[in-house]
Amino acid sequence: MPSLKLDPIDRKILAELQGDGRMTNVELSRRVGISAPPCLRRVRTLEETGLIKGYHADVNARELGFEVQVFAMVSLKSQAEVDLSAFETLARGWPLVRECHMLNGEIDFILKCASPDLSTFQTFLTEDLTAADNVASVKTSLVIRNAKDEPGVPFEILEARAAAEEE
Amino acid sequence: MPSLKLDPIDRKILAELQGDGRMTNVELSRRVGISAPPCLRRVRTLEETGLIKGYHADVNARELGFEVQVFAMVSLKSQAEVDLSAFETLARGWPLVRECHMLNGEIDFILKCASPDLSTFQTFLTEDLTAADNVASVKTSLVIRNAKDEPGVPFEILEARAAAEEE
DNA sequence: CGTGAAACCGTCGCCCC
DNA sequence: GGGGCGACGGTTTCACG
Repeated sequence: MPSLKLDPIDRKILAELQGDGRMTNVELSRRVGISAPPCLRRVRTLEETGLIKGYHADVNARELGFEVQVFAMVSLKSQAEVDLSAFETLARGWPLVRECHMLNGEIDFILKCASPDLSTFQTFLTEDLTAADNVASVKTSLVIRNAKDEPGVPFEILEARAAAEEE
Repeated sequence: MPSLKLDPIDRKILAELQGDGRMTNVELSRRVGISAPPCLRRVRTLEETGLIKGYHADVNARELGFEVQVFAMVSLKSQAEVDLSAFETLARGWPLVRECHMLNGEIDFILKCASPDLSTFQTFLTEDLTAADNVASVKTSLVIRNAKDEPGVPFEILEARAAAEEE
């Protein structure tokens, strides 16, 4: 239980702001059932403790001209910590790479990439990714379509656990 | 070029709101260099045309008690459209599954999952995912750590393209 | 797209439990 | 400790040029 103290109102605030991060504070306070000032104080605390890391507009990548989404599975030659870190630093510097997660198993990293078109991605793939130091192999898979794309976490499960805990 | 009309100011608005979705409209208008009313009109238009799909608070999953993040690679027995759709409907109904992308290649779907602990995930894995109709095989990889986790798209690339187009 | 005005909201201090 | 009330300043959002 990592959460120092999260009462039902805090969880509701997080769930509401995850669903609509631009909601006004009065609307939020109405939804969670308290008045605006304490609601704002809670939001500030959640931001300061890092439970809320930020707010982002969710843009339509395809409409914006990013037609291609790709997952790249990367295996390295060496898994020594310095080499892992070196690859992560590289990945952070590539704009096409939106996410880079280190995994267990044979695949060392999975990269989620967004690109305007295939040729831009393939230039990146051949000139940057596979050409990088220590990269042993890269397998790529194009995203055909997105069936689900929800940000964040399922608060429903938190609520169920909290309810179960106070029997 | 899917964007009907996106001038540099619209792109700036999108980039700014992707970076901070809770910025006030006056702050946004200041950053993009116009006054507040037209700025708000542009934001509304971007929302109505679906270029902005929504706003979300970015919550700290680990601090919130979701210690486990997993990628699941799913292969189906049948890739007929009805069967693909049926699986997608299933996936949309599982709270632990945050993203479900259909891929090309041998892996039919990749699922990004968030779970409070391993046992919760493994219950889901055995009782729901691998037990589902038409699922041939599931390979899972635990996320050890996140090197990069940026939402949305790299606007830098859009800007570079726009600049290159008007030589 | 900018200006002005009105309504609303974010925010603070204070009082209450 | 946290929640509510009231007030000020800033913001949102009109109508209009």
